[in-house]
Amino acid sequence: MLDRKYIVDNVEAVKQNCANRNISVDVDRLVELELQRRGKLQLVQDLNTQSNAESKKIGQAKDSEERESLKVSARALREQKDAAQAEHDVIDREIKELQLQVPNMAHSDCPVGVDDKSNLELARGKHTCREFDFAPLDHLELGEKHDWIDFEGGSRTTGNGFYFLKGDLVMLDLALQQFAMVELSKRGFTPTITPDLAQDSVLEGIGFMPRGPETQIYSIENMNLSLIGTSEITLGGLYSGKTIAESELPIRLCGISHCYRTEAGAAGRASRGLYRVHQFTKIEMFVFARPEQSDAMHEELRQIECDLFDAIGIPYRVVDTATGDLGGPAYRKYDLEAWMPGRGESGEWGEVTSTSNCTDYQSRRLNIRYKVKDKKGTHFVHTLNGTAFALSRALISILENHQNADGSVNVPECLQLWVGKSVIGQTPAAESA
RNA sequence: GGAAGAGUGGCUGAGUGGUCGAAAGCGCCUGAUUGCUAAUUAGGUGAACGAGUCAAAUCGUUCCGCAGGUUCGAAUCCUGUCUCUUCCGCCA
Repeated sequence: MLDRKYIVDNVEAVKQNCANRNISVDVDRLVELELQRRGKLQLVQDLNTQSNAESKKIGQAKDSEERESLKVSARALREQKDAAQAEHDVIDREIKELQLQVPNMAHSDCPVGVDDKSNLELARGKHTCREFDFAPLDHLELGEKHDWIDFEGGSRTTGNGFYFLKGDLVMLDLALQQFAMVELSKRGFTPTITPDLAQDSVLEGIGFMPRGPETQIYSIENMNLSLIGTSEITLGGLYSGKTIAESELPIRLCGISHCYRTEAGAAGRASRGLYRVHQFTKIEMFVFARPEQSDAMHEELRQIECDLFDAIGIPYRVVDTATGDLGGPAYRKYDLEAWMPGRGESGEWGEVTSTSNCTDYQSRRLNIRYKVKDKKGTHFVHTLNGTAFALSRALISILENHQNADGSVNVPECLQLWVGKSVIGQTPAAESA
């Protein structure tokens, strides 16, 4: 959420930003209400001052007659105060509602455009898209062939969109997790296993709407808990309400959790197989930084994502997300899109990671501050997040890019230690050869 | 899951209706002093919001887990809720 003072002082910029992001919010109304509210607040405080002073006199009153007469006037003052406070609160609630709709400001370098058509390709990975001398299978066909992925069993036990992973694909999944955690801890990230559930207030702080009609979130009946859609939620929530010493920043965390998404309304061939599922595992990077660090931190996260996908030999492109395609909390967002040969007619780019700089948008809601030693006051930290591996999609990219004509799949060298094999899905004869 | 107890400032901890933003100690900061890797001593030391200022100073409001309530007035009484501790039960 943006600071009200900032909105009032930068009305035109905020309005332009809303337009760029294709979000309509009545900013003028918000500003008008906020100015009204400030006046009311002053009134409330004045009345409270008087009311407090009157109450104090009662304690020092000489006799009960004086006491009684003071009580009457003090009660009247309090009632006036309560009335003014109630008016203030009505205005405040309306402002808050509007304020929550205002998206974060966008980075000045963000491509401007109302949707993803304006996204800008910034770079390509180290590996080029492979030319196949056979007809490549998609990950579902490969998964069925080797009994690696069982959607039928998933829907029988749980429901449509759930799946079982089996056999060597599980080993590959775990290897990716292990590899990412090792790489990230080398780079100063603290490995973190988070809860898979979080309180609704934390979800809201991060920018998710847990209970609305179009929610992406599964929630628990009769409790204020929901299944998390990403460990960004729990990692951000970990510091909610805290004031961090400046010297501790930046704080780099890498979380592993299951992620749950209802995916209401998403369907179609582009969502086939593991691409869009209700549950997957994700390794997520999360950083708390000082404001002046956050741009550089964002580049660092992007570079790590590139390094990880370079390491597993996947061709990808880096996309700078256009204003209209940014989520509400993001100031700037980069996506890595991996080449998926089995996607669409003859291969397509598919989003595998996403890294956002949310500046102080989340920390303001979650009340996460930092303090500079020996200086008065506190400031909001900047928060950033980035995907290391979303396992389901990383698996798609490996299966489809590293498949062989016989349906076996080469294991990237950096993962072989944990998989225990250099090729998976070979016939027993080939394996012993 | 059952029972009992507790949640106060950076930390320990006092405070059961009015001068409490809150004793005391520790820590930290500033100064003094003794020439010795420290002791002694004086003073200072929370945050948010609003007003004010070039910036300060200053003033006001709020904050004693959280949310409500009672009252002229609440850290203190009442209700709900969360968390922690101990004991019991259950259990991978």
